[in-house]
Amino acid sequence: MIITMIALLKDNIQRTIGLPIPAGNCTSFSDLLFEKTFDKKDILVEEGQNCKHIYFITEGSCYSYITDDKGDTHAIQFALEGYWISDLYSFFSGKKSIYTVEALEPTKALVLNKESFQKACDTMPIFDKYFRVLIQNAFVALQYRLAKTNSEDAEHRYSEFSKLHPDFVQRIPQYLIASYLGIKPQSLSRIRKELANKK
Amino acid sequence: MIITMIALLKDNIQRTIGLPIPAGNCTSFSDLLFEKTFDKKDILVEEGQNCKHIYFITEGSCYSYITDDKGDTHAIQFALEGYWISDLYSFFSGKKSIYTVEALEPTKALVLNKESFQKACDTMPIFDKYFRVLIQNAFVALQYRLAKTNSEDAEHRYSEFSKLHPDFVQRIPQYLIASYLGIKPQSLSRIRKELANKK
DNA sequence: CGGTCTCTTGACGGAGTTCAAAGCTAGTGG
DNA sequence: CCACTAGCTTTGAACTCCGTCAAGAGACCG
Repeated sequence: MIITMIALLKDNIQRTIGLPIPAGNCTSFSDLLFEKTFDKKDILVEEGQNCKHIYFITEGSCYSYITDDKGDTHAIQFALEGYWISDLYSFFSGKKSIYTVEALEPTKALVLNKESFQKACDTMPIFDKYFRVLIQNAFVALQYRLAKTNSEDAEHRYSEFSKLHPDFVQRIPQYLIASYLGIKPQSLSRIRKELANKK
Repeated sequence: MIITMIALLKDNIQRTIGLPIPAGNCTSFSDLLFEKTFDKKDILVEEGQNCKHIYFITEGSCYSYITDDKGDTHAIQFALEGYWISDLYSFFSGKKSIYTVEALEPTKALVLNKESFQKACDTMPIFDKYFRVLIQNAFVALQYRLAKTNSEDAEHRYSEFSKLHPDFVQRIPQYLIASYLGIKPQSLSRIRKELANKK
């Protein structure tokens, strides 16, 4: 089982950095990573705890959210198969998590702890590069998302989101997509109705 | 002149990664970087062009913005002395810039082009690490900023901003701070009035 | 000074929220 | 296999925060 999961990760590495993985690097993964299974609603990262792992989703889906003073939650990131998810703030800084990561479906993930992450970066230059590119891409995408949040209305943001992530729209409940877009479920419902009428 | 500018960068590197710079690494910087001076309103990065440089501000200040369909601009990032600024989307991907970077004051910057950036990363492990940490921190901060944008009203966002960046509030025009926070100058003016009354 | 850019203030309008209720759907247990 | 429940989505009506339009005050620079 874990073999096919690692194959998915390797495939992801190759496509991300655009280079085949040298043969020598292949074996070491199974020593550094372990496999974990979650039920729907299981918590992968808990707010207030130190987050010591990052998760590569191989089956199912998860999302991260922040909880505000009123107790309301706000979706930050979704992760389907082939995505990494965690609280990188806590993971990198060693401070308490400010986000929660929760499974949306029965989920399988490859888990990498801090030490293994460090070791993977130190011993496999390809992995080091892979992770750097991932963060760079994530930063660039996030900056763009924020730019759009500040410059476009909810209808445009949803249109762009559903064009960019049709798979998310299919699998993720609408009230979470609303939260991700910074609006209420009622508003998204009306927006969808509006868009359906236009066509 | 460039000596003291590089000293500022070195100081920044040390504080970022929390390690002193090995003596051997010090000399190579002057070969890779060059100094450039900008007047107020000069353009460092132009939307639609390929962005081939990143800028380390040593004097003055700059900001980046995006221009929407209506021609309105939206501030993305501010950079005072000791900050890097550029269009990293364009710089990393090689595609046309989607942001503009403009000087807010007479500004001096150290300029690093793509080749020199690559060379700096390849030959100076300390610089490689420095830049990785910078991007990680930037990602984490941006994710938090977006979370706050989606969960708090304009008044709270401005309060937090002015607490976190009192230097920005002092030196950057109010209408740009409003834009950065995703609101109109008129609204920020009213918010400031409101906050002043509360005290 | 005179012009342009920035900030403030007022009145009105609109996108999205809140509150409430009803319909829908999927999962659970009898 | 159907019935029941809990959670999700939809819809309506009133409200609120922020945007828009407009005008004036203040600041900065040639």
